[in-house]
Amino acid sequence: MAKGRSPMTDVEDRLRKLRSLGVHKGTAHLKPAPPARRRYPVEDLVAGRVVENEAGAFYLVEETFPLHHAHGAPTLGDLLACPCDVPARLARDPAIADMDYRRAAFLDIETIGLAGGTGTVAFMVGLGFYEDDALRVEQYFMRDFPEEPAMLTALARRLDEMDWLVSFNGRGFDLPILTTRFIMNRMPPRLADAPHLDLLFPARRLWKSRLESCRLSALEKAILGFYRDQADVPGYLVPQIYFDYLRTGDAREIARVFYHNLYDIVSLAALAGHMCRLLHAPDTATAVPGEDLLRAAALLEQAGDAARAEAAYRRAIASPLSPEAREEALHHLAVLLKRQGRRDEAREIWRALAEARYGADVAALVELAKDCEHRQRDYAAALAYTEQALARVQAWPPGAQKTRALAELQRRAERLRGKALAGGGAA
DNA sequence: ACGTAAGAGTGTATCCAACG
DNA sequence: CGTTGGATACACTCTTACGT
Repeated sequence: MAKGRSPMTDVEDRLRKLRSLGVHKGTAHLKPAPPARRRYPVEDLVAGRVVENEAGAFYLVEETFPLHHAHGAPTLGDLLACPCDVPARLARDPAIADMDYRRAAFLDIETIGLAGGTGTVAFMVGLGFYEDDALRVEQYFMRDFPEEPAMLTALARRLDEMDWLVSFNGRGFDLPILTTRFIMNRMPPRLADAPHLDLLFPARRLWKSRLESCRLSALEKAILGFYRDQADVPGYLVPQIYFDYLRTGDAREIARVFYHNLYDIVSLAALAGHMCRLLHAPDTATAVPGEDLLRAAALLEQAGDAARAEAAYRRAIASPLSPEAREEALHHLAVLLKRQGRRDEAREIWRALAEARYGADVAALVELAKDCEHRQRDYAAALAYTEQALARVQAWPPGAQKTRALAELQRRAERLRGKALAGGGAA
């Protein structure tokens, strides 16, 4: 602190500056302009009702969509037609296989910012759930900060009826924020440790390879074929819209946030349906690109669902596919078959891959060499495959990969030459 | 019976995207 | 701003099967 000046002088200086800015009037000058508040209250712009409970009041908006409602290509009933082990594979959480779709909470919140942690408040919570052959969406909205306890109280009551969650990036965003809001309001958090199907991660695995972006808005268009109307707002505008609404009381833009949040929930259900259908019954989904089938197969394979993975690989191979993608599908199918001990079927695929004109499939040649060496003890044939592979790798562009592959193949060739000479010779 | 090596499966570190 | 987990690359361990 400056010499010769008391702390109080310092404070008084600052107060004087603030007074000159009009801050001494408290927040009065920030109060909503009365005319706007009268003309555009949220209650007049978004059909809903004020709900009162022991913690106060908040605004609740409800909407219902029948199961046959089409959201782009999928309908909202698609998900219910899949057995629950499919979302369990998607989420890599076996617990979901025992869950009930009627007790799944589709969750999406709107907040005052992106910074996670304690400072971020969810001013709107969208919650979807299946009920009576419909998808019901409830939107919990606080018209001002003091309404948060009432909003969370009602929300908690509803969440207590739910067993598991479906979200888009909710694991890293929506759920932690909601959990801290409950804690800040001295309420027990809900569903914090519940099984959670976060669609972002399986979506990346399915579409990262062919889509620029895997944001929900991008998937809506590219995968679901759903296009939002003019009422929608981009997510990055949401915090500013809420602050402006708090300041002016003008809820016209808030109406668009309701629309945005509502269709985020509907997209969540539709996307979950599409993804599960893609894994469970790819034949029934319309116009699924071969590449999606290939990625679905790979996902199923990693999830340990060999039967569905095989079906998906075969379906991918039967669809229009780039030569590279077809090669990948065939190779993975062969590995899958080999792992199941179906070596004859696997060998046929590797032969086809090795002979394909476009094929530079070194992996297939290596597999054939392994098969000859270990299964059939035909060292000469194994050596021949290895040398073919060597020739193909020679044509690769220089680099660490090439060096490594060459080294490995040469080791293999050396070993095989030894074995062949040692008398285990070729037929 | 033993040592060796291939193959399969795991673990670690790093990078990146998506959420309003 | 923070949190999450998938992808990637790489090293490592464990199992298996073979040759001696």
